[in-house]
Amino acid sequence: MARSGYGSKKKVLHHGASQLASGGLDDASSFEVLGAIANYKTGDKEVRAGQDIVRLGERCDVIYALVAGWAFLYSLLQDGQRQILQFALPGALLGLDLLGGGHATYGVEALTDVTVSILPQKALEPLSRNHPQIGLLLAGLASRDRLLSYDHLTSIGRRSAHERVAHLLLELFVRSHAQWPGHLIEEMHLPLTQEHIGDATGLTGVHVNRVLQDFRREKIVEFRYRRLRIRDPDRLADIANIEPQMVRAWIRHRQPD
Amino acid sequence: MARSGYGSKKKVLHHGASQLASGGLDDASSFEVLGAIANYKTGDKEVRAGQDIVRLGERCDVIYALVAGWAFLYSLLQDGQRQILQFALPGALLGLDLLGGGHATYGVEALTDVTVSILPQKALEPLSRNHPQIGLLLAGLASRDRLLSYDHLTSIGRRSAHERVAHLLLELFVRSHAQWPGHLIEEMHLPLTQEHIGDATGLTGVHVNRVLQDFRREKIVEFRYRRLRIRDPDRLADIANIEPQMVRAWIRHRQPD
DNA sequence: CGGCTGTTTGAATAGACTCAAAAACTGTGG
DNA sequence: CCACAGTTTTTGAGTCTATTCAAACAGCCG
Repeated sequence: MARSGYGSKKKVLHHGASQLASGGLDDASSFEVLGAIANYKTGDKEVRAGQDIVRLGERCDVIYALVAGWAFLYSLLQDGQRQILQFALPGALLGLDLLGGGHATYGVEALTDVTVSILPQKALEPLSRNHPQIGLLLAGLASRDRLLSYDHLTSIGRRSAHERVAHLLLELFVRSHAQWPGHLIEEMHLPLTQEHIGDATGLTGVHVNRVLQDFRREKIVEFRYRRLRIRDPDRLADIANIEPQMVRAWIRHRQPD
Repeated sequence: MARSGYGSKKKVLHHGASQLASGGLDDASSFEVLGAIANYKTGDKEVRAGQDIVRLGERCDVIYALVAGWAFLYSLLQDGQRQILQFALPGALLGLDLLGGGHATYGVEALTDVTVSILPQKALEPLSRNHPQIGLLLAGLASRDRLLSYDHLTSIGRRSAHERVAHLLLELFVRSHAQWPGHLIEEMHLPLTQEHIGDATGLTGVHVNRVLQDFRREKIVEFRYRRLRIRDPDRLADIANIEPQMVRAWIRHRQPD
């Protein structure tokens, strides 16, 4: 699909930046849920980077709340190809929808060493009885995930490789910075390999590499060895063709305004 | 990615067919919600085929319950490309997540003439207070949508054109038959153009056409003018590489077993 | 210093796209 | 029942983006 140039939106990242000022964590309202959950959880669990938190196809009747670290949801095809469905940052609830007889339809792997709280799925009913607002909150969380997923769908389905990669980097950048607002804005730790980026964007690792080289050459982004450095935010947002709407969804779940 | 042959799963469709025997409508548990909603809705609305139910970017503070007809969720890029995010069958709730200041981040268009019930978003709070179980039900609905979306992501991100098209046809076939179990199983009405299929699978209409011709030539599926005829279900399921897990998610929302 | 994981490079290939035009089908109204 | 306008499908040729396969290179850790 031949596109003339990359797009035309300006200053989107600054929209984002101003949003960031309001603080708040990724999946912000999930912390309300987490608070209520505290009494119902049966314990914590540590998982090493690279290990599965939820194994694919495994019977699973608990929900995990990601307390610390990064993880990602993925599905596998029988020929071994992997599709990364979503990246989870602290505050995310994992395994909410392992319906279909309780067997996980997708896996969750720890990207860094992580800590999760364990909540039996059975606890949901009493939990929601005692905290009437929690059902709607959970619905909101799931809806927000759905929205992110729709965004990825659009990206993978209709955008060029360059756009997809830019889009993903920007999303991760914004979401992660919503968590640690204090950190340096130009450079951040991003615990991914190029292969991960490929699996998330529906591209080959090799091709992701070539795209990243283009970005580096054009002094837009430098991504090397788990370190992301955004040198020209506007240009990147331009390429990624972000809607300010979506930036808001990245940052927080419910919009008070 | 060169794949040898198409896959190897057998009889998946029959799994599905046996599931169908249990009856039930698409988004089955949404009917529980719909029941409770009845008292809160402010009216019904008819929308003609091809018209928007929710216009993209429009401020929108109501939820629609799709009572009759087909619709689809879509997003648009500024160059005019469209990505279809999901097909909605009767029983679906539309517009649950128009957060971000209440502006729709995606549009919903009627595929056939449809009827929707209108529920003000404000009504959710009191509704969930009076029906404590409804929050979790909504969360379940949203989770199920998320699951479908993940499935599409995997499809678009990692599968070949043939696989994607087969996958979509099979999904629509199964979901639609879960609604009208009585109907003839080999042939059904599918109110789509090849362009729609393209927009849903991340392909060009032209290329979808060539894929469909292959299927026709191989006597697997015939799709012409809104009529879908599955001539070799096993072969199709084989190509689509369906997991039985997912078939269950297509059919109903909560699995009692 | 290996060994491992991750990145980079090159050349050849292929799957899907573009553009454009023709054909087939549908529904409508005379 | 036919003609017409508007969709939708079909076809062909040429192009291009992203892939494959393979090998070399670089950084990291014990």
